[in-house]
Amino acid sequence: MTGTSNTPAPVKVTIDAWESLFRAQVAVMRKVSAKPEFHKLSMREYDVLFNLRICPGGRSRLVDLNRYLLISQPSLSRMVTRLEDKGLITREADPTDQRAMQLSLTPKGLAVQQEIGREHVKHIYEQIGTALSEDEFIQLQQLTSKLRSAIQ
Amino acid sequence: MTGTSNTPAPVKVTIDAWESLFRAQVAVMRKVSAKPEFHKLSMREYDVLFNLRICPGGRSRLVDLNRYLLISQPSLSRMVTRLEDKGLITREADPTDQRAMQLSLTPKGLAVQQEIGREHVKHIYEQIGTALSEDEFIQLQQLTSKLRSAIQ
DNA sequence: TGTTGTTACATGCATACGCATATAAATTGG
DNA sequence: CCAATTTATATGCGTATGCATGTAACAACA
Repeated sequence: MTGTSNTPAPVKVTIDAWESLFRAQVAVMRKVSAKPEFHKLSMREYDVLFNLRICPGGRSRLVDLNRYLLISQPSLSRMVTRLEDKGLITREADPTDQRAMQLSLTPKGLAVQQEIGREHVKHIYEQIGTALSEDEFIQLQQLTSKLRSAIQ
Repeated sequence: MTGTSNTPAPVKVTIDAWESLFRAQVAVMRKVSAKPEFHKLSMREYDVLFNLRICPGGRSRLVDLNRYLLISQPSLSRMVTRLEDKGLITREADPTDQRAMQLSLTPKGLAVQQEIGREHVKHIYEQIGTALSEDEFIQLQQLTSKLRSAIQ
């Protein structure tokens, strides 16, 4: 049982862990961003398709989707226009809120996400699959999940 | 002793850990990127100052610095011009290689990095300081260090 | 030593980005 | 039920970005 911390961890230990996590992420992404699956779609665009796919019901409002992304709301708005023009997602009015747009993947968008996703998974696995043992990956998953769920 | 894995971890366990790490990073960065310390300098620009500060000797060639960043070489080249114009870094010819530019922080650049860094550390700590126990942060640091060192 | 290839950095160009703001719909408070 | 506020998305505008390519210096090798 990984008990919730009662006394907060010291600043140094916390920041060292954060910087290490951040640098690991950069190192992996640097490698993977050069792979051919990101020639048709940028990583940011793929991330939008990915998040749309895993969101409950496969639909999301623009603002809700934006919460899982680092780009600004206006940038996402225009990216959605581009992805719509490419036939990958649809943008339809939300019946319960006339301001909102419900975004969802088209069949083509789902296919593209899955195709890129397969390649991406392959390349991530090539990069880090032997870096840690199975138990260590499970630990890493648990620690980062716990970290994430503590945000806000 | 955290033994180096002899048999690679299964794909699912590896990818689950990676996605969890990635999402945790996004969640933290989303919160922190809105903080006022990034009004004077963007996060990407701060990251350049940070990496210049911690690199051995406080000097680095542009290409070497670029290895620790997600932006492209041309983008870094222009960002360096802007940071030079702001008086934060210097760009001088490498005596051992006429093609290369040695980058280093000016005293002002160091001061700006440290000032932003202090605020940044404070806000990261506010976001995640109580998310994990001290032991868990140490584990997280060790796992992500190991992950990073395995890239390549 | 000259040719061929590679490496380091810079630049032209089209595009994506963020910030500020506009618009329009929902919510809140009197 | 109307005015003020908040929320959801879009757009104008200046700037940063990536890709392709240019230039110049180094390296390798005949």
